[in-house]
Amino acid sequence: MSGFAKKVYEAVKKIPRGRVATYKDIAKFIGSPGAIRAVGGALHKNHSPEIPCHRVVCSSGEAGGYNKGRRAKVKILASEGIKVQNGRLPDLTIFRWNPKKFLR
DNA sequence: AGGGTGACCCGCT
DNA sequence: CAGCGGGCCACCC
Repeated sequence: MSGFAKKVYEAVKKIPRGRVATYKDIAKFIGSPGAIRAVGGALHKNHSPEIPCHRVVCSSGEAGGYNKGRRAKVKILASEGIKVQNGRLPDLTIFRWNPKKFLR
């Protein structure tokens, strides 16, 4: 496993329950603001249950992808108390994970 | 070594 | 507001 992917997983693990982070946030957090696509690739490759990749969504508020299907992803988010409508988050800012120093 | 791919994002039409 | 295209980075053939 590459160091990059490792950083991605570490960051995702830090997302508390009931909160979400955008792919961009993760990229920034690990120190590679422009490696957004790479982040997606790392998560795509990942299948570990230890990593709450369902809490990572698009900046646009759309669910994004998921190994078990976007459908399941939305379901889990809703079960964690996150407001989701029509497969997307109406107001991303409410549940957005905010690691202050690293947030724009 | 070179080129293609993807769980993305931004800007322009 | 919706659609299209280009850019971006790490990874696999």
